[in-house]
Amino acid sequence: MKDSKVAEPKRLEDEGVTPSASQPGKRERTKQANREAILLAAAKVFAELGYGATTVRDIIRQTDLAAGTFYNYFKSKEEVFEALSDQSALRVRPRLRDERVKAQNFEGFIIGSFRTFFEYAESDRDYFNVMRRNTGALRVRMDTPEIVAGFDELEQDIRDGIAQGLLPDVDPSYLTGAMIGVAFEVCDRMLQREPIDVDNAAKFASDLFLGGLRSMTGKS
Amino acid sequence: MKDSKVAEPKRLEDEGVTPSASQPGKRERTKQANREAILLAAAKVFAELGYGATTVRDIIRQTDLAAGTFYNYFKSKEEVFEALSDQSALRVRPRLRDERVKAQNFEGFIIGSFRTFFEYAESDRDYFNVMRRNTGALRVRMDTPEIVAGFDELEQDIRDGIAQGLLPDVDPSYLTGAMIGVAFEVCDRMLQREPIDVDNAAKFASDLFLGGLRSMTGKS
Amino acid sequence: MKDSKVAEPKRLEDEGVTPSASQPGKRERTKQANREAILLAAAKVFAELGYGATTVRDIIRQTDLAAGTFYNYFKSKEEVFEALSDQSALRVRPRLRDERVKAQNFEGFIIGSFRTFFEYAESDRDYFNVMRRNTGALRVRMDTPEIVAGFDELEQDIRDGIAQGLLPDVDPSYLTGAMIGVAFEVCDRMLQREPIDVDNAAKFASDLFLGGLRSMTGKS
Amino acid sequence: MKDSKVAEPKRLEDEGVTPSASQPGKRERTKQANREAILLAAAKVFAELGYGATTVRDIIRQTDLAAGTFYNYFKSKEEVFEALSDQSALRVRPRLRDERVKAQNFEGFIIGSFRTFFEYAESDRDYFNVMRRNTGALRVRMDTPEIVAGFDELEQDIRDGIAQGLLPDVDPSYLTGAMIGVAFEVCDRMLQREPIDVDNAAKFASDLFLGGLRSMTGKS
DNA sequence: AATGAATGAGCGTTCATTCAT
DNA sequence: AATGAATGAACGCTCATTCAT
Repeated sequence: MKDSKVAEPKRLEDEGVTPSASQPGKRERTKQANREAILLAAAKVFAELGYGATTVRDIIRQTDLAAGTFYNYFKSKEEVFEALSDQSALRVRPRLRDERVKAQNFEGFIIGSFRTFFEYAESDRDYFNVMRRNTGALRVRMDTPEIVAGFDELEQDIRDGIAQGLLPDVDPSYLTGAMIGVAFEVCDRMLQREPIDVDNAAKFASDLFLGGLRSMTGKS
Repeated sequence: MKDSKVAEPKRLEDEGVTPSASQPGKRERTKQANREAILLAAAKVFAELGYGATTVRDIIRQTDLAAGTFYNYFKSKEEVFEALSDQSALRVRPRLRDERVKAQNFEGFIIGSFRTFFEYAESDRDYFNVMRRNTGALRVRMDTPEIVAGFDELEQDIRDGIAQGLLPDVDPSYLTGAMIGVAFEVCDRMLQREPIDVDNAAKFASDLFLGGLRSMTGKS
Repeated sequence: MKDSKVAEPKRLEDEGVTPSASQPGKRERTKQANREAILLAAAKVFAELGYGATTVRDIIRQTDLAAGTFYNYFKSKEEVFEALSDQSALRVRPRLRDERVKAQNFEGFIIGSFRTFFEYAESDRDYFNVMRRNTGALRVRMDTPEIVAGFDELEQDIRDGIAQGLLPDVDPSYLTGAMIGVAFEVCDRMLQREPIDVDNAAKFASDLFLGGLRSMTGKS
Repeated sequence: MKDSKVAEPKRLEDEGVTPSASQPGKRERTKQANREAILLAAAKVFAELGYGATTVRDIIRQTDLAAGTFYNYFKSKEEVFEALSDQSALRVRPRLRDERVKAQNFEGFIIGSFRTFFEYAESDRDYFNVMRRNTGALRVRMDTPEIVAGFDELEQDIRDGIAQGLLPDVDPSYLTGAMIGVAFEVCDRMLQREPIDVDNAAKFASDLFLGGLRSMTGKS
């Protein structure tokens, strides 16, 4: 029997967070706290199992709530995912937007975009991992969650940049894809290092996009 | 309120091949043909629903085989996925390897890699889509299926290239990530166009990596 | 293949009274008013979904009360049903009783009974429909709610009538059944017409019971 | 606490039929036998709890089958109900139809209808009870299950009879209702007696409809 | 009193998997 | 080999009911 297995360590049984039995009692838990607990648990499980394989019960198992309680907060895993997605994307999108708008030249555009994205990912790692592992699978399945809207927005800004002569006249769709691909992959690797060096990763991506490998000789 | 929904157009019903209700699926089949049929069905379903959301039943529903027959060929969806993954990676990996080995300089390395990958993706689109949509989710979950092995191999070659002075002295892990990210994303966009222009996409990726945006002014 | 479906138009959503979202249902209510509201809602839902398929939540959803409030008034849907049943039967039973007691002959007995029942049904249609649609299902399930007590009372009066020579010497149980069956079915049809003609329906039933079809030639 | 309870002896736990462990083994059970077992169990439970209150699990609990097996035979309780309804009504409807068609006069029409119905009910008591207890509740909910179609057919025949002068010129809808009401109620009482006397019940109903109470003096 | 969030049992249904044919 | 019915675990979800507020 081959050892190479697609792990999928079926259902995470609650080895869970059970947040310390010393707390006052379930009833005092505020609704807000429950909502947060569910979102947190969901982020964990989506990152671990992937959106498609995650079940609502996986999510609640990661909390200390009862099965039915989930439905006081969300109608389905889709809805938690969206909430997660929105709450998170809502935090980056404006920042990225600002960065691009205030860019004076294309160097600024590229550098600002990567740096902002990497800083965000570092600050919200849980959610970045959700996106990292699920955007591919989800792109086909979702109408326009915030994250995809963010991609479209990037592409539009690129088109505008090209039209205004700010960016060179390259294929805007390919450039968008390239930025997204590099951002996710480099970011993923960045987050696995210790210590995490956002500057370094951002510099790598920016240098690559601006001058290509030919321009990169030193330790970037 | 957003009206974006996570579609998840549950279960593809068999619009399938169901060969003729009069002979109840009894037609002469070779073992090899059955195996192929399952793999083909699986590729379709994995691409459509994502690996995580796919069930064994989804796969057999796409064939004209009976439920039990699946288990004569594979133990689980994981195993089909691996087989799919292996059979496919086995087709690209050697080609990519050859390309890199015969590269005289780093321009050749980059150009050859992208072009080969894009050509392959175009020729085996079904499977490319499986990977495209599932690698993110799977990377965490798989021990070392062929595809990941391919990534490692690329990274090793990059390290070698740097050691030999063939490639500039950049972060090899980041560069690997960047190539993978760009390859997948650009490829995805390339395949959505009509007609598909492999040359154009490969040129875009290569130019970007070699000289960066600063060097790209014309329609690449 | 038949395309007849068992509709069961699951759960009536509150198109209800929901008094004004700004004051969250806090409006001044007397205990009596709440009780009435629940009974009214229950009658509506029992008639719509049937007793068996109705849930406590269906009932409270039809009111502007909170879930827990229900239990300040009733222990279960059974109890509401009984209360409904009692309150209603309490309104007809004495009338029917009076009618029968004061009957001088069996023509009076029959005519008076049907007319009184039809008049009542017309005046309390909501509840009539509850009974109409649920007595069959309930007869087996209830110990002696008022409605069944009413049936027994009728049978007893019939027995007495026969004993006294007021009624012909027929099978009293069958006669009771026949009266009940005709009363419900004719009444149901009567209520679906526009305008509702109680006289006509009562005349039909009485004529049938008194002289049979042979005696009925004109438009009854 | 009142003793008058709406019994609803929650869920019949399998005191069941478990058809003798001596039989060869589950696998040899033919599909037909399973289908019959489900239909039989369903008839029992529908009669006991009422259609609305019955759950699919109540039905399978009455069999020795596993939960999932139900769905190899029926999609829902609606479907079992229809199958039950159809299989049963299909047995009476033609008989009733024949009886009416061959009626020479209205005495024959009435006598033949009641007798045939009562004979059928006696021969298929399980299903009669299902109908008896559920038609009221179901009439509103179903499009046209066989049973309701039977009612319509009766009404049409009555209309035809009136048009042809075979039946007196009475309200056809009321007459239909009256026949149905009497048939169900008298039949119900008939089946509770020991011994069951179909002739007697049929004579009662026929005499009532033909000549009314005035004509009924002897022990009918 | 009235509220409505929390609970966990139980529902309808689908699933992976087995195994007699 | 191939079949597909049977199984029972597990899923998504709703329910009756409780109880702190």
